[in-house]
Amino acid sequence: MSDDGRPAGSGKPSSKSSVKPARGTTAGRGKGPVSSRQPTVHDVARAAGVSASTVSRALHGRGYASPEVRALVAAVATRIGYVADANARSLRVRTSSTVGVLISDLRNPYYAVLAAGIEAALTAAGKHMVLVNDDSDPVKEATAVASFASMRVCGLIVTPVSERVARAASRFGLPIVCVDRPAGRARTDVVMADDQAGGRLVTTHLLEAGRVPVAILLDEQRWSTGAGRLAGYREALAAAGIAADDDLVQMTSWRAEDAAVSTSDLLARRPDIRALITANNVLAEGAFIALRAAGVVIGRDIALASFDDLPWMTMVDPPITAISQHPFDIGRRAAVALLARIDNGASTVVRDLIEPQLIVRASTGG
Amino acid sequence: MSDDGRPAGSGKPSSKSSVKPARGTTAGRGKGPVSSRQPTVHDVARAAGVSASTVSRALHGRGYASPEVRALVAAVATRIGYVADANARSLRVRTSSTVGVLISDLRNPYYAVLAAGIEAALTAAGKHMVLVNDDSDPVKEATAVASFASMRVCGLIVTPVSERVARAASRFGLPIVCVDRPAGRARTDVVMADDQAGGRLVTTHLLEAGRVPVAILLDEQRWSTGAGRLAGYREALAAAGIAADDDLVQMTSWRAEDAAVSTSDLLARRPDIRALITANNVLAEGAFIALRAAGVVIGRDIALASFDDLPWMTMVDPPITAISQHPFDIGRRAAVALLARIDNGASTVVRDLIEPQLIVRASTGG
DNA sequence: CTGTTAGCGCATTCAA
DNA sequence: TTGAATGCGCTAACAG
Repeated sequence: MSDDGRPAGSGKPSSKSSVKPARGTTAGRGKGPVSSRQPTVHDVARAAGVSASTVSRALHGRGYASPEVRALVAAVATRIGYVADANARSLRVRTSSTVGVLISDLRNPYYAVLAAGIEAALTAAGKHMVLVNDDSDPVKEATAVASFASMRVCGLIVTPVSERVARAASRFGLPIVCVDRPAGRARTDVVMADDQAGGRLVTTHLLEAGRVPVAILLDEQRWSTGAGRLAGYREALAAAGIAADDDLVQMTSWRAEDAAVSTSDLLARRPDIRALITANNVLAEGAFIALRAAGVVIGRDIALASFDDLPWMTMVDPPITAISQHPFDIGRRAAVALLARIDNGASTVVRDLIEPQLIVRASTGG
Repeated sequence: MSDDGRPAGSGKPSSKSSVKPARGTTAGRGKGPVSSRQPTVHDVARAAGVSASTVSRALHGRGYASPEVRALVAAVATRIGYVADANARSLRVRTSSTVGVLISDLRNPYYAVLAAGIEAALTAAGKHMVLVNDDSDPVKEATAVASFASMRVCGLIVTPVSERVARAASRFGLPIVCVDRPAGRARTDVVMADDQAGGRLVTTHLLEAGRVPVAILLDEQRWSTGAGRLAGYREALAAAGIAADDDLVQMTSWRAEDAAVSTSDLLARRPDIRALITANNVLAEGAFIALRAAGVVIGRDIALASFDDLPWMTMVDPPITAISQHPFDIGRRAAVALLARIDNGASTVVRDLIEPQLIVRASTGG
């Protein structure tokens, strides 16, 4: 029942009075309900009949303050709506409660879930996440790091695109943890999926199912996770005594459309392939579409398996075998690692490899 | 952080304050790679042989500064790695470059893309996005708003769960724009999809295809978009001269698993339905799975259409008819609206309804 | 055009 | 236990 009555299909100015200044508590006289200036410690101090420093101690109780004064100040503070200015506090204490998070592409569900994991852990620890999308652009990445430095964030969590982020971070004295992939050869904390293990896992699975030759579709081999996944793939082949064939390693871009085209190319070049591994969920979309368009029956003619497990992979026909990376957990642990580094100061470099999980479905089962 | 290891909590007087002005200011050959303290305007001033305020003017050129001095200061600043402290600046200028963004669920692709749109517009305008997930929890929402107030953000973009966010925001004097849905009856700027139009659009489409009766699956009718979509659905029925039947309105939760169960319930209760509308992408997942599990042939026995257009909807069999909400665009425009309100100050209340788009696919075509 | 002075709001010395 | 000073780093007033 549209309890709205009138959903105001077009702009319908409601003439209802906007002045509704919270029924005056007790003696609350004028007390401008809006604008003017936010109350400060001095306002609280005046209203409570104490000094500003006492207010500070009473609220963020570091120093001494008598219980009764403490209670009084707290009461007054909430009454007049005092909220401490985090900027001023940061300035004074040289401590920030915000961390800078740099993500490749928030529109990609994998990264979105990663960010959600980071946010959850950060918020739980009383920190805040400043999120910037860098579109895998080194320039945007550098700009963002400078912004973070300017904000005096207490740390950085980054899906690195350039090795230089690590240098920039240390130049600014910012703790940094890389997530999803390392920053080139830079020695920072990193928490990521064990891509090589994942590559081994899925390749071995395909080999054991007799799906030979098996091809792999990658969007990059340089900065991101492609190299590890490819290494695992090759390792599994070697372990099975199969010679590596670079013709089976198909490169493409990060876009699904390009992945589809590349898949078609691969298919035309190597009609003999019996299995295809895609390095992430976007590539899987393209490959799935291209295979179907080519009239190939997935699961029978060609097995398909992909990194990144997403809901749709269980919904298509056939359901797609996937290597689950647990992105939420990766994000969470990255945040925890950063918090530990912030608190404990420097310790040894953390390298947290999350074990991927192979979920076998019909796309490789039949 | 971790500069000294000791936050000077104990009585360690900083003896290098003015006596020892950092190492080799002029030469700067050392190029301190780490720690100590970030350079300040005074460091730049000393190195450039000018005063602090001149540095300030030269960099954030508000007042006058001669071209040569300006160039010199800029050069020195970059040489010694100076980056202005945004906290101090905010404190002084009473201006912030961060906006608080409150999102229901970053793991939901719809919200993720929404956030991506917000971020894009914000970053383009030189602002930064502090992102908090509230899981549709009013308590978390209130906490987050308090945090934002403490950070002195310059504005708020919110997918509201409680009407009180609007009051809280105005109490703190924070410009706020609601996105994806209004905050109850609060009169704030809001940019959202035209849910009612979407409901009309899809329902009319189904009716014209002769799919009667048509049911609708909703996760809520109160705070979110459900009411509008339901209203559009009813409007289309009325326009076609069909009596509303509340038995065809199936409520469920926001979880896909629950949506599946609810769909099964609906199917058992009303085996006569010929069409089902799901109010969002998550519900579509559940319904799709439940329908298939029930042995129903989608597109033949029952038409299925969903709000939110996602890639997987083109990949399943049959592809699913969808109402595209253009979430990236919604986010972008919400950010633009906020920026306008921040700059222009108060004007009239904006109500930006983005026109949804019906994308007909086989799930309702056959 | 530039330097000096004076705070923004807060937490922390030191005295009392 | 509390209050009076003292800056954190920066910029907007004023001189000069």
